[in-house]
Amino acid sequence: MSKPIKFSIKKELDGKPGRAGVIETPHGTIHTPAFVSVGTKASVKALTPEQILETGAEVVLANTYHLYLEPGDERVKKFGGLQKFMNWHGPTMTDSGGFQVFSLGAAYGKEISKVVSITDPSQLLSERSLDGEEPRLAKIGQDGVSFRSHHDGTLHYITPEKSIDIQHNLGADVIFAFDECTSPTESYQYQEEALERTHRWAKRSLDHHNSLIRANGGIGPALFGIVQGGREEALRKRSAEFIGGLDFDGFGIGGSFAKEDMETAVKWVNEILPKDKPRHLLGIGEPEDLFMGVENGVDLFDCVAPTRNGRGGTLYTSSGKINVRNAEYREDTGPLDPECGCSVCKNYSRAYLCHLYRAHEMLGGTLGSIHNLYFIINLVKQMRQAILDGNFQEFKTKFLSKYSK
RNA sequence: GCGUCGGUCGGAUAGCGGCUAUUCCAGGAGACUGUAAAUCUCCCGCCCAUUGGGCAUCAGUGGUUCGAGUCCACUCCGGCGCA
Repeated sequence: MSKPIKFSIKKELDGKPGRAGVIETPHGTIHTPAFVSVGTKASVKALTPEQILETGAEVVLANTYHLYLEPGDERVKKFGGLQKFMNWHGPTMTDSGGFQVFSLGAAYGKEISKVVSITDPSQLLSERSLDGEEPRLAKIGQDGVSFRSHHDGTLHYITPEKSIDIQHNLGADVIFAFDECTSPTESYQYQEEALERTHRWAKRSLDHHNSLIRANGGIGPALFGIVQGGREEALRKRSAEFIGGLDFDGFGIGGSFAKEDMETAVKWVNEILPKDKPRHLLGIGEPEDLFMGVENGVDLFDCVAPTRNGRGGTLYTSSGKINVRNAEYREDTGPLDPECGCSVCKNYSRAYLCHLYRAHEMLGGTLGSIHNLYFIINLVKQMRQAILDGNFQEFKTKFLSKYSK
């Protein structure tokens, strides 16, 4: 059975786990470390595939849960798979729906998200048994997770096998095992329970994946297993040992983090995961976090931040994020970021962008997304180049001193 | 001139006797990290303050009432109709 993807390391950082490499997929090459743009419903919101390409993106990640509901994975398969369906010719990935166990479950209707800032220690106590919660749209059972569709209320049961079936139908180059992303507010006991479940699901995902590949004459996508374990060192390490010991093609590092826990978790995990397989830090993408990840041996990132921020007018610049809707930019005829080489910075003024958002013109979201994606993708590319050139630390210091002044 | 309907925070509105005057837009700011997201939150009469507090306010002036944006009278302004 030939490997669906091939990962090779080109250069490593001195004394740190960071590395620059290449992932070859049937639909093209990904130069790592790389930022993966998120196109949940087979669309990077507000952008055409031509515009996605213009941002320098090499790979797009779509979502199992969303595409299963609409238009349906069987239908996508009938259309020739994700790439053909959305007219994106480069590499693709699909997330397993595991994150929706969290975002539609424990995090539903709460102020908890992918990265939380915990200011009150009482927030770390489990909220599991509290009454008066909004009813969750996802409930975790023994065998899988029941989801109530957020748009028509219909009930769906997703098991690891079901998630893998859906992802094989969607036809991405890289798919993920079905996992449970836990909230950092859960107790140790719950984290451990959830982790054991994620491990069982990982094994089932892998077994089912392999049987589908065998049934298909040895051809199929690459499968990444996902490490969980919350903020606990023992659990993170146990998870890295267990998941890293299974025959996955690469690994995802998952979880909802308190900001200060992210770095330690990544370090614990990457010390253990096999060096010769790619590692994907799921859902992370702010500049500071990208430096942290790259330095600590992460090869792939995906994040909604550039596109979500871009649609709202929060735009990245070399001297920090700005909200270009604000009154101070109304008459600012300068470029968004004079140091940025994207088409938006070359052709449009801050005043024009400000106007577009205020006027609720769709073009605002499009231009903002093009710029933000370019900015983040290009930032990671520069990190890669800095690793190859042997000046990663200098680049990091220089960038961050201006960016987070 | 007569009749009639109306004048509510920058605009548009709700409120038709009961204590904090509604909502939308505009305006000001903030948030967003495997997308329930072209979204969401807060502020938006004035003055202090750290939580909070004080004072105003529904065109104007009187009145009825325990209590009035709301009822009555007159005045001013506007729309419409009739002369």
